[in-house]
Amino acid sequence: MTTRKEYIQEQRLAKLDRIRSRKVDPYPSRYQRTHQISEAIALFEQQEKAGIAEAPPVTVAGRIIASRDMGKASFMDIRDGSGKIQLFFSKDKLGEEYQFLADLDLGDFIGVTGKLWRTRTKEITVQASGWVLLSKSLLPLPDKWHGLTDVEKRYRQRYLDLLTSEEVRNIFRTRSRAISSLRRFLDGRGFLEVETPVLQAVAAGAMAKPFVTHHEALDRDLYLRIALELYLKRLIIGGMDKVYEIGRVFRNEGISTKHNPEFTMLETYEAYADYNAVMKMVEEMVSTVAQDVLGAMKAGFAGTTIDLTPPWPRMTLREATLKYSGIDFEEHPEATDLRQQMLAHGMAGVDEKMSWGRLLDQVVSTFVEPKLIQPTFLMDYPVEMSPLAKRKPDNPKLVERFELFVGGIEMANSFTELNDPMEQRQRFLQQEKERAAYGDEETDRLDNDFLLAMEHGMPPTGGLGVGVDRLVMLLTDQQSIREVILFPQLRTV
RNA sequence: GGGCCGUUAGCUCAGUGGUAGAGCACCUGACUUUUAAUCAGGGUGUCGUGGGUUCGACCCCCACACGGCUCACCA
Repeated sequence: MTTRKEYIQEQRLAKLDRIRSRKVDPYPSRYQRTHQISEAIALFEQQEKAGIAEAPPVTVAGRIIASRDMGKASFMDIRDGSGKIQLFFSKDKLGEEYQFLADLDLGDFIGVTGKLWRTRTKEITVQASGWVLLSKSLLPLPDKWHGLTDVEKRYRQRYLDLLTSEEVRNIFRTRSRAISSLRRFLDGRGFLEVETPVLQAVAAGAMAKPFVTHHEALDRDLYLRIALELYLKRLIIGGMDKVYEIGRVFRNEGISTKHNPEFTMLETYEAYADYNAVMKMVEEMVSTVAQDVLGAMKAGFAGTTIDLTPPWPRMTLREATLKYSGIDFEEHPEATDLRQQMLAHGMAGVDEKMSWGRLLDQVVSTFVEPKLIQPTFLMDYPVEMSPLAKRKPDNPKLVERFELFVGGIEMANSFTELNDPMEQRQRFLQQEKERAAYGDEETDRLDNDFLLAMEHGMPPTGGLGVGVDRLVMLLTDQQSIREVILFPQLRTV
């Protein structure tokens, strides 16, 4: 039985045989090009501007993405990483070599030498004086006009998606530029970029369920990090006053348009700063990145325009929940009481087995977060929700913490870091108690080694975590995190 | 995990309880300035998988797989 795909492949294999029978290597080891395609085009435009009639020959290489055969002359479009250019082949110029073009297919890579000129339709074109096959493709590319629309295929075979979609290529170009811009911003402020362990004995520093793995030689379980936090704080303790890390963290949780099991986090820690200073820095950082990447402080997102010009409004969590849900959490300090309020305000699916902090988190995500479209800082969270943050001096029930919301999505989380080792131990123990009481695997974990570090003395510090993927979603107007991650997690088939 | 929707040619998509369709791609031929080239001809399919109903299933039913959206979960 011959499937259509096999039929196409047989034809390509036959071409491969013909090519080899001419003693041509279809996969040569090297090829010397003189210009990237965009460079060749720039060169020609420059010379044209200067009035130089005859452009020097160039040698370019790329993948054939279109072919228009005219009999004794033909056109092809090739693309490399920098752009695309048209090629012109004619029989009177190439002689016998011309007929071998018949063994080329869309998808093959070729190298071409020739001089540049404009066709009568004004397109800059390489007039081939010689060409060489650089790599033969054996499978057809997706439809040149429609590209790939099957989302599953787009993610599983991202290379095809990238090949056929300029938009997708641009998303990942923007992602790269945004990350460079983040680094530039922080480097410029004297932050030191560091790398900390991915494999950890205790996965602490956030409320999330970790992935477990096993180290054979040590014969012990290790966890993939769920946050960068506790190791970066160890560095603050070690006297690195300003540090940051951009790295992958892993959370063994559900997949959604806003969650991928592995995602990229930026965390910064600055000694002698507090959350107010960090807030200011975040505004500047995000608006600077937007300016760098978009050339503007405004971003179109989900059909609205988001204005990132600082300063951004600040609201306490209490104000926000009162305003958007009508619930004043300070009046309901017990879990049963708060749960009742939530039910009274029409919330469904309020789990019996949730702690007060988790319940309040529900209120915030249901009523408050969706309303925070323009960039907004929510400040001053209850201590129950924030085991690593320092209490407010004037209200010990609250901590100096903020979260940044843009487009209804949480982008960043920050606090004035708790640096009292005795209290930190108590907070960890409280978390452990809650885990026991509620059986919640996401409750933060006690990290003795981290406490040991803190007991040696930790300066007052402002810390920050930014969801880089989500920031890229904002900058590229994408509603799904999978669109900004090259290879998002999918079930293996 | 629940609900809804989807899965047909390499790609994009139509389709009917009774022989499986189009465009692009591909193959053959024509063509020396094309731009989704054009013109003439060609058809290369496990209709997601497995059951069931039926004289007959791509279509109807059930289960499963994968994906999307959504709720739950999750900062």
